[in-house]
Amino acid sequence: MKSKKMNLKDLSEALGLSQTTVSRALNGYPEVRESTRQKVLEAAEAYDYAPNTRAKTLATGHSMAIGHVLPLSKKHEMVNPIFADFIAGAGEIYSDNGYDLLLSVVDDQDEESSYRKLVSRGAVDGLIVHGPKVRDRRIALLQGLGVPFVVHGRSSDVIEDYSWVDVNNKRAFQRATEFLLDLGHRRIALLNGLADMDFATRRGAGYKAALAARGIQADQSLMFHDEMTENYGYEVCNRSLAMDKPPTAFVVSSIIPAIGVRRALAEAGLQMGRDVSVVIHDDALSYFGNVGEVPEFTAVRSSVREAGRRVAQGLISMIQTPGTVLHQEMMEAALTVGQSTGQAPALREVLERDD
Amino acid sequence: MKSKKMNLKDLSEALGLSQTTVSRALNGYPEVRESTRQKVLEAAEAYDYAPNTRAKTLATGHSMAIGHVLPLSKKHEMVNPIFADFIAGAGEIYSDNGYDLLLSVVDDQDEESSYRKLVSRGAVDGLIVHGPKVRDRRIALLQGLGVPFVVHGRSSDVIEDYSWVDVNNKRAFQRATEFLLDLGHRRIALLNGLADMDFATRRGAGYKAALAARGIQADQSLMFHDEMTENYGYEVCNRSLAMDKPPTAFVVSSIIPAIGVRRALAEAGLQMGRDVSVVIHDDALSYFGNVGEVPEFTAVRSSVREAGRRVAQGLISMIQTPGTVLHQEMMEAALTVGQSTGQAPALREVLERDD
DNA sequence: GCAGTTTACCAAAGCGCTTTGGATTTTGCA
DNA sequence: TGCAAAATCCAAAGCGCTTTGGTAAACTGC
Repeated sequence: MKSKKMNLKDLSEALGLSQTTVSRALNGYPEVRESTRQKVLEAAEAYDYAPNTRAKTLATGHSMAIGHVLPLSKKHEMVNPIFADFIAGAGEIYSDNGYDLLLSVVDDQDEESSYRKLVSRGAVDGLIVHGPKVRDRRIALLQGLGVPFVVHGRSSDVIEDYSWVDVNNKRAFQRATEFLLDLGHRRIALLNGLADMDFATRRGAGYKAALAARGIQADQSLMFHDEMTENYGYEVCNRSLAMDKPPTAFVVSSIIPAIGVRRALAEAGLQMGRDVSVVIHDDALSYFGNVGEVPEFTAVRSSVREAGRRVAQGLISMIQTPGTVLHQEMMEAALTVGQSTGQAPALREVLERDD
Repeated sequence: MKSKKMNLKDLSEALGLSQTTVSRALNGYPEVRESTRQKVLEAAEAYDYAPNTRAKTLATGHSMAIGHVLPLSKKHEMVNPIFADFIAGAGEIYSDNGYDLLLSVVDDQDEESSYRKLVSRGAVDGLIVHGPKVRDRRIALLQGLGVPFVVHGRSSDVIEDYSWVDVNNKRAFQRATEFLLDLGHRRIALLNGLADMDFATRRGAGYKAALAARGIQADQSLMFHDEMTENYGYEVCNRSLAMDKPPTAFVVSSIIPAIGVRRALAEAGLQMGRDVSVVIHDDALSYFGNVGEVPEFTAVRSSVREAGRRVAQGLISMIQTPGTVLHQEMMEAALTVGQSTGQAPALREVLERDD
């Protein structure tokens, strides 16, 4: 093992150079001879030296860290399953650019003060806002704090102009619903996320727009809002099937509740894709590969990992570009046809009668 | 908005006190009058002052951050679904104790150098090791670096004594297997994790031990290793059912592949719990609540979120206790009977004949 | 062979905090 | 009332780095 932990002073003394020169050699400044730089780099390698992050960030004024706040409510207790994939995507970009990822897990009541503290402590150079709600107050807060930030998603009814990366949720759900309508479905249930989440609003709007375009009035009893657990899908599906006029199709906001829907259908002896159709929004979670030539679920698909990458990239360029440029990026979701959809039973009957 | 960002100097000048006194007042030292402390705290609140983290950590020598390294291989590309819940648990503890969580997403080839750099950069006071493999080299590495760390899991064939928090995987899988044997199952498949993961080895050992105790030779063709995706469960189940003598039961290492198993069984027209039995290891993921009086799956259950809490707590006490105490903690998994298990078909036949 | 550049290096200030070692004031008690 | 002890407060050094404002040596071109 190499003796004890080295600092710049030790290293420069060992090399017989000044701290200035060593620092410059390591940071790639031009005013140092190439042969000297080589020597410095070799010595740094040999002594396993890396500049102390805390000292470096103090001296430069940049923390070289991006903050993510993960709020956990005591009630719901749920960790959003897309979080890990998103973080993985963002983290790749951070690594490539020399940024650290600072994750703050807080009680959701303390979320605002948590952002505030992160900034006044100077712990981060920028922030990511997860899961924006309608009229999300965090946007005004962060803008007031004057810290660069990018929202994963958008927030309706917010006047300020801010940076975001979002999926075109409205369009995706409109297409998903249209697709089912084209197959003859008329009673289509929507299993949405929590009602105060902004993405849920947009998805609901897309769903309603598709129905309206065919002159169909959205049925409130077919629109559900909750946290997207497997059990949510299971229970809502069971309840729906018990209705006088059960839906023939489901649009489901995530693959997780869709799995619950599949479970409920199977228990009811119904075949997905034949008796009941299901279209999901697929975040392309790494452990639920809804892939293949004909994937299990018909889906509007958009990789949340890719979203993480883009959010991170957007934030970093905002931080590094002095002029305050906004980064706004819309991702479109691809509609892929899988096994979970088919003609509405009623329509099929009609068509079969013609045969 | 309160003017510009304050520092200790500004605050102390505004108060007409020295930086020393203000610092002491904020940090709860006794050598400051109580009335003075109140004034300082109020002013800090009013000016929205929080000591600069980077300066503070530089001065104290403690980074007040814990490092987590999330390796992502280009091949697998999978983010372990338990990661988010684990992080959430650990994060709670960090927040309570004033630590930040530093997450480093790295290509798995760079993992070791990533640990090394995190330490030599002085970016963290301690580290968590995720997903230990058999003979995991990271343990010796971190021990060599002399940094406090706790492993989530253990690593076999490692000589060094190190800190860990683990589930009694062997016992859990032994019990799961015994439970199935008691129900008359004799051909029991094991859907394990990747073969080089230490937990997989232990789970395999528990499974084999249970079989051996009944004089049954483990059948290699019934033991599977892979990343625990939904699709893995689906495909292995399909393959198993196509065997000459298909298994009557499955022990599955996670709820995710178990969902794939369920899918395959449903497609084959088999009823889980009657035709085929399934016991899972349930990490108690927040979005897959395998709960209720009679949960969907019979399971050996152990909350990974709780594991996160304990790992974090263990590491923090190691850091704060000068004497190098090891933190070793074993968690037992509870066996809960759900709907996914029942008597082996053969046994049931015999018993029904007796009626 | 010399003034003017360039090149290659360095000493020291400063980032914002904690903490050591004193200085000054209050208090306690004979 | 007087004096040691306790209670408060402060100036300045340092944490390990970057960066400003140099200086000395090596090149230019004429």
